[in-house]
Amino acid sequence: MYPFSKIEKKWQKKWFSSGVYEPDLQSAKHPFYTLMMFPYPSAEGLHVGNMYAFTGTDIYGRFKRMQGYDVFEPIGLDGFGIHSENYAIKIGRHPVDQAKTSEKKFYNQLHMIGNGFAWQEHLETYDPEYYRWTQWLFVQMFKKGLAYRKKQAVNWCPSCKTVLADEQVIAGECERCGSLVVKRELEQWFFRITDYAGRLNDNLSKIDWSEKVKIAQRNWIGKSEGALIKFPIVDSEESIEVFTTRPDTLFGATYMVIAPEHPFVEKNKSKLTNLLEVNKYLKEARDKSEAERIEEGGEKSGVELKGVQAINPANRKSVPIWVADYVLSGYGTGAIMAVPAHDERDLEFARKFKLPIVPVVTTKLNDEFNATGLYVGYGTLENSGQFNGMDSEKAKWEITKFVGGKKKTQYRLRDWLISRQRYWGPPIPMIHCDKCEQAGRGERKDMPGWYAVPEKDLPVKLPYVKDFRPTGTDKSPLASVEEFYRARCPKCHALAHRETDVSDTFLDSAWYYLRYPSIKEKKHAWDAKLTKKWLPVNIYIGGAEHAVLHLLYVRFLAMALNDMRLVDFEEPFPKFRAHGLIIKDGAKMSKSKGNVINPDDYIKNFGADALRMYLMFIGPFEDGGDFRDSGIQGITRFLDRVWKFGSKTKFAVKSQEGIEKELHRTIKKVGDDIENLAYNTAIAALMVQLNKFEADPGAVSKEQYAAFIELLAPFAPHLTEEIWSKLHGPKAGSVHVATWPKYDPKLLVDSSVTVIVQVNGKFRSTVSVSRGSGEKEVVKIALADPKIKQIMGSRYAKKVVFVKDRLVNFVV
RNA sequence: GCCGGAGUGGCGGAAUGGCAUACGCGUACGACUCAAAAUCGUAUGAGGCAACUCAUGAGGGUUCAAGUCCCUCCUCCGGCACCA
Repeated sequence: MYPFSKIEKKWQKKWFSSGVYEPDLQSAKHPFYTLMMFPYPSAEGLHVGNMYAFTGTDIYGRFKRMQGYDVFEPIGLDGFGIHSENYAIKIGRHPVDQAKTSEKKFYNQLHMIGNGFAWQEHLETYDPEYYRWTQWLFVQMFKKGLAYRKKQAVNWCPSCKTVLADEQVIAGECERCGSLVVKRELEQWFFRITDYAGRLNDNLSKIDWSEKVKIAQRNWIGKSEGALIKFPIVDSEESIEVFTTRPDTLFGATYMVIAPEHPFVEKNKSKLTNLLEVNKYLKEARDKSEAERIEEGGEKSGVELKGVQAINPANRKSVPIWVADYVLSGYGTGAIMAVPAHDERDLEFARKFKLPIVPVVTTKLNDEFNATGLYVGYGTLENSGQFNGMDSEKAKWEITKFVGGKKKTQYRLRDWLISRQRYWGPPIPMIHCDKCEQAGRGERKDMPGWYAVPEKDLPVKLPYVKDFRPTGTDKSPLASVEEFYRARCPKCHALAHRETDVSDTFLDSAWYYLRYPSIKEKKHAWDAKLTKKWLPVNIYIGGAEHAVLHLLYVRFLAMALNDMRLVDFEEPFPKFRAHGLIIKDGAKMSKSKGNVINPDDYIKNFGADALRMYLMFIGPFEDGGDFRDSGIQGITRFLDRVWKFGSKTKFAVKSQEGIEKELHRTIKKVGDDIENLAYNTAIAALMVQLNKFEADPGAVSKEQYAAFIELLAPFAPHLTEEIWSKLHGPKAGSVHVATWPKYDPKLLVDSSVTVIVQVNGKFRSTVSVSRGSGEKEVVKIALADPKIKQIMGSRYAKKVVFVKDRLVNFVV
């Protein structure tokens, strides 16, 4: 066994002191910014899944560095936030103290895995020098009208005791702790991400991202094209506007449904003849949790607003108005026209409450009826007055025009709720002044009384408070710290009140990539010149679980900053790849299952290089795979053989052509594979190469072995560095800044090729012919092959399929 | 329900429409050893002495040729989920 432990420690030290992985940020000629999503520093330490992701990113970076790029691969910690805070609470330590412990442990481990990190530029989101700028960003968003307060029913996690953004609720459960989320009516800070829904959606087609992440974002943004149509109210000036994607079915709208929260209900209570019944329903709907709604599985409930009627603007017939919670207040106008003949939900509702069903679209094709016999596709209109016989697609806009409606693109995306009633985050840098509010003054007209903390006063430091635990009220623990919340109004200098909520962790991580190159910049969040030089990020890698969390927020913020002319790109990550998940025994690693793999033991027993390579060899990087102890043996054997080959073999003086050709094929294969993040097959190719070397060790030259070591260098950085220094002496410099070997395309092609011979499409034999041989010649050689001769017997080929240099197929 | 992705040896997995099972693990046998471990060598999809036949979730199809393309279905994983 090679002395990996000694070797790895030695080179980690040398790399760190020599700065081999530190690009010259100011004057680099070929900047290449490679980035992996920075981790939450859970105090349990680095998880083998983190290491997997980091290694995959590092290999790519090392490859690019050897290709001559000035690679920048920074690292930091996403240390603020509920995750870290919950852990601190659990073990009974203060988050500030725990952060220090976690940081040390995490960074130690990150040194051990052998990545080419630019350690000088590390950052931690809880560092006041960092969150000062997170707060500054909030202020910019506020000044541009992109941050605002509003009161509405929001997601509340009873266990984390804070509100959550929609993206942080996964199937009704808290993204962090898994508790069932309930609704609370609260006034909170939001970011106007919905203003960017269209761009967030449309830009997806321009960026090179893992397809599944793009699809997830598209689904989440939820673009749909339709129309807004007004339904007048009988004997009233009022009307109710609906959003529909099927205005062609307007003649079939036999009733309307509005959400329980729709203002029309409150406004018209005096007209209702069944007010008691309606009030009862409203109360029930309000008290129902998200979880209960999901549990009901779509069983419809509702109540008619008796005493009011609307008019279908297409046929002027009056239709009843119902209130039902299957219509959501937050989407569209919070009101729908119900067309039970062509919409499943409306049909279910109509059947339950015995409402009329009028089909208005028919089709000759018999293929788009669902199980209930309902026709949901497009076709030809009927029961639609003058539009009868018209095609649905055309009728959509004709009918919209006819009733004075307008085209509308609707998105499902909601605004990003930024406030958190927690301690461990950057305080939202806002001050509220009662006096100014009463006077109708404010920094923004639409938000009287509110002022951003002036830039010179940033950061608003998070105080070290004893009782940091979440309160469970709608206030953060900071709300009871008078020294913190007492402030002067920036405008009138009256005694005012600071905002005491902190911002969402996802705001910290929405801009960290901008800070890395500019970490030494003290006066601005980022340096304009450095940013222009290094951004956008060349390749970004991370988990697909962030498809609609981090990856959506970060794009949104970049677009907003682009609009403010603070950055000159819209998309921070033109190329993103989602890495796979490392599972254990078929299940996701989790502490509760007791199957979490800590890399430390494996590094101790097998070395970081072996663990790195094993992780990469499990399967395609974008798929992940199952971690099993036995697999690491194969890699250990391989690395050991590489080591032995170098120390034992007497190198050939002159390179031999066969081996040279083989090597050039490997150079091409490994390079191509790394470019595609196909690390598992790159490693397989290296193994094949070593097998060939070992088959004839005396024929391998020192240069050939050295080239092989270079190919291996991104995967096993320590071992290759050690071998490299032994091969070339101490003055040779690092293998990691050596030039990636080039292959000679001429050497990739052989003068003779193996051609497959088939009879009736079945493989029967192969023959060797010189490259480029014509059909006649190859057929002659193939027919002379004894095996083919025997199979063909006295038969003759009716047809011959010939593919040059590949195959010949005799059809008899 | 809708939208994705995937089903290949005992296992992880390879395969521009053209030699299925590369590479590795495991297993068996052999060498070395007093012995074991480690290491090295050989074999290893199934059936068959062999020629050969059958095998890429199931069933159809296109093609000289299908793991790969098309249709139907099954299973698993992921995302969204009353979004009008």
